[in-house]
Amino acid sequence: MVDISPQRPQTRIQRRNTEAILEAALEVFSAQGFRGATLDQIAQAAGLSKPNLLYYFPSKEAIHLELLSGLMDVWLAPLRAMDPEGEPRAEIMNYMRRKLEMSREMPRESRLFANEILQGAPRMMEGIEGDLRTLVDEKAAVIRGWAEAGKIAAVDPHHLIFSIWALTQHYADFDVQVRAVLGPERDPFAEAGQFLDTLFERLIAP
Amino acid sequence: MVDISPQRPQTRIQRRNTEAILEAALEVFSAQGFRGATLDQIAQAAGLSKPNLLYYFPSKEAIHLELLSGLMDVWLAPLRAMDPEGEPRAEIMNYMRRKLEMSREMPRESRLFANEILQGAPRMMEGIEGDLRTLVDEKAAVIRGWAEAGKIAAVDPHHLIFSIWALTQHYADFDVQVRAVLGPERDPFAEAGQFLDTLFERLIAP
DNA sequence: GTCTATACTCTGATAGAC
DNA sequence: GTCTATCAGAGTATAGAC
Repeated sequence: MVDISPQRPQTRIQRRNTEAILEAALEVFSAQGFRGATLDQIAQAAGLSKPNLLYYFPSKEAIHLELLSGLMDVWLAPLRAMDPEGEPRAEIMNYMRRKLEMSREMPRESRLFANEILQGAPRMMEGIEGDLRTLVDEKAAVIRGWAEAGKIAAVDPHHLIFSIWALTQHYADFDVQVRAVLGPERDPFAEAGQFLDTLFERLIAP
Repeated sequence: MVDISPQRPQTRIQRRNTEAILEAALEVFSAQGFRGATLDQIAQAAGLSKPNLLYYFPSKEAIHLELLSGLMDVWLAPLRAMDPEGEPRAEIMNYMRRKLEMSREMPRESRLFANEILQGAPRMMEGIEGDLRTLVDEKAAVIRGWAEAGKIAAVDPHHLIFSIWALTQHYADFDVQVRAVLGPERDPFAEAGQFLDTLFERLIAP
């Protein structure tokens, strides 16, 4: 799980309970959405009583917000790590691979995010229009530079980034569908690694 | 909106109200998810009282189910239309374009579907494991044949289909994020048309 | 810090008049 | 067919004992 607020709790027991609540909340919110989740479910998953849960967080909304705000940074880290000085094709391929890795390692976080965006992002619009947009514009400019220098193919940089999001997050967000279609024998993420390597190699080759 | 059950109502007023309820329900369910939606919201959007709404449908679940079951066929129509006798590259490109068209014309239906899958598809697993999987396997076999005949590049047919879903549906499901990042001046779907043409041309070129 | 008990609101669904 | 009134249960949150 994402470590949201390492400096928050004072005592050991507080730290442990806060941690348990956020872990449980991630599990429940990502699977049910904000309104679909109940404090009962979260409390039970965290091994606490409902009032005790509300001793640590003032409201359901506060728990959700804590998860979301902590998630944004983690979510953007791979894109932030894309190095303007690096080798263009390797930087883009590595970004894609890190994103796919995140889908595999943190599918619940991906679904939490997806649930929120799907419903109009009522609780994180500011983050999207702020940090997210700024970072994407900055990296899009870098990618455009690479394209103009002939290092990669001339593709729209914003949509290149969208395509990386769409393709990698699909394997986390639509996991049940992917597995139902492929059947129990196949390994979605391993195959996705191969497939997406091919796809993006062909897309960005100059 | 999708015309779900044209033969259902008897009188004109019944037809009109049933239609209004399904239209309103699509609006609300797609934006809020199943549990997030309330009968009050749907009733208000349909211009009816809550008891009157429940005169036409026995329960909230029944309305949702009616939407979902009608949607599956519409959703699969473009893939079903892919012709094994057609020109391989054109067939795949046209499938992708029809899917993107559906994302633009029916974003609410796309989000209804996405909400359901994200939450584990509790109300449509049978459809996914049945009709959907059967159709995908059938078309994947066709695509595999094309690849083996050298008509298109050798890519995994299942993941090719997933990539079409992921990339086209992304523009409907994550619409608010796409627009927030691109800004108000740009036209996401027009640009996506260009970008995805390029992407899939390069991916499947032999 | 944690629990029991409970207040209060929202929501899905029904009864019954018109 | 449609409405007003209302019920029962779920769900968020608080009070107060320990």
